[in-house]
Amino acid sequence: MTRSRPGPRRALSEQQILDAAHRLLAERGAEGVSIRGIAAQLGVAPNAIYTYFPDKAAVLGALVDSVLGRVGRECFADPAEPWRDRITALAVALRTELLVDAGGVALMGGVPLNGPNALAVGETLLEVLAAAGLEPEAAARASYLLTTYVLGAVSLEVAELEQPGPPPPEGERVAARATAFATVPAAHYPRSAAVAATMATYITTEQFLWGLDRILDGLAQSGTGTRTA
Amino acid sequence: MTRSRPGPRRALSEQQILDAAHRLLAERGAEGVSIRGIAAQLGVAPNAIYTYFPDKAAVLGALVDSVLGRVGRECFADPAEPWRDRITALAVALRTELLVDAGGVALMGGVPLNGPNALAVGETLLEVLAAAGLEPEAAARASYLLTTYVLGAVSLEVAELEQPGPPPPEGERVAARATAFATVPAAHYPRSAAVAATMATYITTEQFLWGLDRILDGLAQSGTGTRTA
DNA sequence: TCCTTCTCTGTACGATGTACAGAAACTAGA
DNA sequence: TCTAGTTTCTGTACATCGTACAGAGAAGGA
Repeated sequence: MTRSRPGPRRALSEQQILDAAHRLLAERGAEGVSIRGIAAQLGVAPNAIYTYFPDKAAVLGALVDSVLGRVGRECFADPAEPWRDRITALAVALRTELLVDAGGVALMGGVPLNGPNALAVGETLLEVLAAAGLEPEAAARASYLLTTYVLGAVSLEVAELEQPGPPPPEGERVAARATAFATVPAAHYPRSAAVAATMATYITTEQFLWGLDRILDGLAQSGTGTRTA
Repeated sequence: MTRSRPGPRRALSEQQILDAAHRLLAERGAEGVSIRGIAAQLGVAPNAIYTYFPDKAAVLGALVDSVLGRVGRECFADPAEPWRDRITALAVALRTELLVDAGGVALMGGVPLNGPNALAVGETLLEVLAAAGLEPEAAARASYLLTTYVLGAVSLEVAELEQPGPPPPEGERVAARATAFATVPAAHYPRSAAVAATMATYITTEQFLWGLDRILDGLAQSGTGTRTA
């Protein structure tokens, strides 16, 4: 119950700023998210933003965390499902949201995933792993492994679409990668060139799922994990 | 044998520019790598750089690739060794070099890993996987999986050391993470808080190796891979 | 009413990437 | 040897960025 404080009423809110940042991100890509741009969208002087956030890094951090919040809210899968399915659902949702919504930002700014929503997602993950029968230590390590994989996948895909602007749909990305690989000199890199065509198609959700399955295989095999299904 | 061309002799070289960039990276961190900074180090006007590279992204790309070159040169492990050891050596070397040398740059700039040295490393990886008995398709997928993991690990660690400057040694990073985790509110995130102490220590080479082992387990188990050791 | 507190604006500084034009240096051909 | 052509670097300039500083104005508490 915060007492109403003196001074003029706030014309903005943290959420409005994040919404504007999000809009900018969708329209112009990660590079296009600037304090001045956000302020312009809100019809406000650039400095007004600094009333709500201490600096740009804070805005980006909150932006990424708000995206993670959406994932957390949508991914409370049924605890009755097999743990592999629950983890897969969480991982896919994370990748998708980060990729289309905040991928560039998450990495370009070196934004640490410290926010409350990031913690909540981590908590859910630990919960599922514990329910799968992993000891706390193994669960912690597994959670870090899975996080690493998701972030790496996002990071690789983001790094590949160099130009600014909104991220192209998956089909376009695959096509672009195929042509890029077609230029690999076979004389020097015979194996890379040989798998070029197939590799191009692997930069997709399907390859992500394949890798995830291998990781889950490894986790299930690692002793402390459950062995059923 | 390139014929000598007209015009004044070049005062610089691509390598000198990359060396200066590298020096700047080590001293001031990823944010400190600027065209103007590089030019200043070389005692040259900023625009002179544009004679050698079309834009900043090209400089960063070449910088990252040169770091990868060092990895490739140092990591032609003995083909007689077990494939797991060879892959582990390659992955560890990659992570180490990217982390201490070009981690921030590799991600902050969204630099695509397209350069010749990146291709060479990928080629080596495919070679080892083929030697391990994987079919070309499985090898391609496995190579992508491993790359993703390494990049994710680097990306996570880089994101955590927020401040600019040279990356602190691993011990300091672990300590910083321990204190950060100590502030996690146990009421809201019981599991995260419970594993805080141990998780802090996992952001290390050791956790990286643990995850890598799980992945290699999954690969070995996935049918097409070799089953021996 | 006055005083305090808060929010937003105007202005400004330093830094960045890089485009443009021009001067100087060098080679190749006459 | 002279000249024309080519290349390299410099000087200057512009747009953009994050953000620091001071101040105006609105709003509540006394």
